[in-house]
Amino acid sequence: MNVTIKDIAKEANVSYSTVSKALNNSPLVKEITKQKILRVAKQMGYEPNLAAKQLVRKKTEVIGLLWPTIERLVLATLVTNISKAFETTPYSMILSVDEENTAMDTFKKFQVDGMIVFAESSHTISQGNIPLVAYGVSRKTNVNYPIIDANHEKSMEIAVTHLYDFGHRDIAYVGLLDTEDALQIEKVEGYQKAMKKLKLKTRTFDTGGLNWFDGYRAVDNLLSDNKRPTAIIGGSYDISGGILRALQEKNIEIPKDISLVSYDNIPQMETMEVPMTCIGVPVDELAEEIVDAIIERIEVDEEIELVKKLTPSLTVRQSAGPSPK
Amino acid sequence: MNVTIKDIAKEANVSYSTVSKALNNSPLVKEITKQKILRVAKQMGYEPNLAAKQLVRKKTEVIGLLWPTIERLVLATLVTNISKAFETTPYSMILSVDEENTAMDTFKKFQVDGMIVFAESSHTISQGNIPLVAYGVSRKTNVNYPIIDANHEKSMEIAVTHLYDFGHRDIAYVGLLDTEDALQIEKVEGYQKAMKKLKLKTRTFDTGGLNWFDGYRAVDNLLSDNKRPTAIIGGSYDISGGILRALQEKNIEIPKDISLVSYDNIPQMETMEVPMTCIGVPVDELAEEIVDAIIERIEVDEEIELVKKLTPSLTVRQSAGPSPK
DNA sequence: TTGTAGGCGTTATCAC
DNA sequence: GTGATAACGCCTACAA
Repeated sequence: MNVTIKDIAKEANVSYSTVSKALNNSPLVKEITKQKILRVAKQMGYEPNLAAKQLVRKKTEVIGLLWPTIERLVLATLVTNISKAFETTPYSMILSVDEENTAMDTFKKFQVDGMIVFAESSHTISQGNIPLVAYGVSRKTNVNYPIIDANHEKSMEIAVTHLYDFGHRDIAYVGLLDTEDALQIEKVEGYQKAMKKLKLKTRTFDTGGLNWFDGYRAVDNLLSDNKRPTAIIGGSYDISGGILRALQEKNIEIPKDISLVSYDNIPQMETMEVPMTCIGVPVDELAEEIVDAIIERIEVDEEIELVKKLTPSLTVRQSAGPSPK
Repeated sequence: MNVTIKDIAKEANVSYSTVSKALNNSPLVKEITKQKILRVAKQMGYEPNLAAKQLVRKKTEVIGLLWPTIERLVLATLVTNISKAFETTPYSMILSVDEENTAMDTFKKFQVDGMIVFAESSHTISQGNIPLVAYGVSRKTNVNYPIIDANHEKSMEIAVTHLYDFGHRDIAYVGLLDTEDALQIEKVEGYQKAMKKLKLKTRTFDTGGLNWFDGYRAVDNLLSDNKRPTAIIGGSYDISGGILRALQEKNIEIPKDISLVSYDNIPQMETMEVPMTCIGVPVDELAEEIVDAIIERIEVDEEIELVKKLTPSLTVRQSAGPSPK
């Protein structure tokens, strides 16, 4: 049997409502009694009973994160960061890897106060008026929940400019081109727009996929072109990893021979074969924003802005440098 | 406000304790009233309040799965399968991707009835007498919780024999050799033992890692050897994927020129470039065993066997066939 | 400043 | 068979 506030009350010679107040840091209890109660509670190893609290409070302080597709490292990193971001809040997070409707049922059963989903899966979701926040590309217009997005156009502009300032004029983009995936499309288009602004000729190489090997293989095409670009923007962490490896194997030095900037701003970029200069919303920041958004959605009554485009930032490392020649 | 059993009682003209009984399928209530109550409940959209139930039952029927390192696909598949396996039980699963102690705190807060952890992380866990089941290599002896393991030695024996029966005599093992990782070690040793039994000479190639690329690269060494093996056993899903790709690129046909059998028995093996013959405990079976184990641990009083070695099975596909020559 | 009492939605133990 | 009623552990008016 666990220790309850009644046990503490007995031990501390107060009523259990006083204990309750003290434990909730109410100002209605004298500092000295509060201290005493807190001490006794800790000493007895008191752990509050969530169920009981929930029953009266009508709130669980639990957020459900729906994550049906465990795959890419970047997403995994984001999930981990979101989880971490919750630690500084009163909320806890539970994670479901189930198919959407199953997950929803679980979350309903747990009576979560809110949910986080990824935009791709959000349209199928019949949110039984549970507060919801989505992360991903915000193209749908008929939604009534906030979407946290990143400004991909801005990302590419920053990346291109960074390379431009290093003297690069021949900057290629290597990523997944032939796709319906809104995120990928936004990235290429952002690249093209940025290049146009600087009056540079675009060169894109299709990886045909998002895996490490797709980047690895794309380098062959890129090098068999008559003129080798002086800089490459890789479309994602995995792709850039493949590009980097392929270049290394061909004894092309980074950044001496070719500069490389990757999309995705995650800590793992630091520990790549060559520490990678990268662009994107830092994953910890992203996580923070998502967590803030759902909590705000839950706690604030007034409508909050529905689409929030986060500003990316450039993390400079060693993979990009002055243009050769 | 949600509908409660009292609302149902009023609507159905019975007392709420009768409703409770009917909802719990108690034999103490007449069939006809039960039907009526059930109908009314559904019609009113009744959803039981977990917190209230928990409060009196002292059981949450929730299992926590601790999964601190989101990375390899095989593990992700296992987690997904475990999650699915719980669907047929009264239990729900919550997943934590936090660092161990943080996760433990969360689980304690939720008052989970039991926990599942992976063996590597289990030693740091101070299980506050919460029932626990670990999955992984069972080398530690001083544990007091069940460990679900797979018989890796048996796996390798089956794989080698399968190839032997196809006429192969020169069978190489490609995997991570130079490591402290018990699982990897058991696999190579199993291979060596099986080869010895058949009086075949062993050939091992170290991948130096567990990633796709490590397998890809290992093929170079393997082929630069003067005599090419007629069959390869790949140490894991990722490694075998790399091996397969590398062989394809060298126009070596599978299984005509070289046979390939992979460790890890997950459905994804089916959809590889060449459908992969593989060996290991099928992941759905594994998940089932883990789920059964934790539930048994929770519900059964008597001590259950501490280490359970699961029997692997061979899934025959197209990547392995008769030996050339 | 502290204590009393009622209630949150269920289950379970009794009477009827 | 069915219906009161007392828990479960906690919060929160309201009373003292």
